[in-house]
Amino acid sequence: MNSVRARAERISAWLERSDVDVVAVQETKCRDDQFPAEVFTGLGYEVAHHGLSQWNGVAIASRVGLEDVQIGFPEQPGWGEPAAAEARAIGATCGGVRIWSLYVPNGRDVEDQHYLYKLQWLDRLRAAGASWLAEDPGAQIALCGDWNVAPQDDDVWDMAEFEGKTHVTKPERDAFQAVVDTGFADVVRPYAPGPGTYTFWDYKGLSFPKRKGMRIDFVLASPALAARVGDARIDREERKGKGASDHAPVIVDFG
DNA sequence: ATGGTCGTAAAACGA
Repeated sequence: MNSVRARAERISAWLERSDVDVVAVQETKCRDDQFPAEVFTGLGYEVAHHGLSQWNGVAIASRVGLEDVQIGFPEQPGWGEPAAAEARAIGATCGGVRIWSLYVPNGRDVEDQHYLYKLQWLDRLRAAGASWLAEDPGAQIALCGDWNVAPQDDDVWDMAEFEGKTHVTKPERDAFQAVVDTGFADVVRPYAPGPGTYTFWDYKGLSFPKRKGMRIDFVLASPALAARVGDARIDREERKGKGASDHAPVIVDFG
């Protein structure tokens, strides 16, 4: 969302009209002591946030219960010197569904160490997901968030513009697909097919009005949860107007 | 035009 504090009023308005039970947000850009919980609690949501600095930051808000909050996933890789886990993952059980709010590292550049960090992060997430399903094949798990990967060519406005860039490389796409192959399905794409269907538009260069977007935000659902999906959509309208995030909300109806 | 737009935090840095 690129700052929860800068977008407090838009978030409130969106929650009021969207009528969602659970919301997973990424890039709150604040520490826990700076987090404006009242944006969510004021509308009847419980909320759990994990933020360590002005970077990253993830949260889950729910009005159907919020239990067993977990900061980070097992074996989540760290960043920096010395390597430390960043505020990129938070899990909670809401109405019987295990929700994960995930902010996959950007990768920055294919030559950057951050790119290797991104690939390792995705691989460790895959391993964690596989272990959860091995433990309980009937588990209802939703892996929600900014994956910073455009899995298909149609998920960017022009592949030629992404020559040699992150988000579309084979290793990134393979790492994303490995999570899918573990049993987590993209439950939105069937209801919001491409081409030209995106979840993110850069602030720079009037990319939104020019329809130069990327589909990089996904809800991946375990088999038991995917079976419940009745509808899904990308709320492109929320990208419009003053003070919009550069990402649009992705909404799934689990019946 | 080696930028372009944001947010954080107070100069760059990250996206």
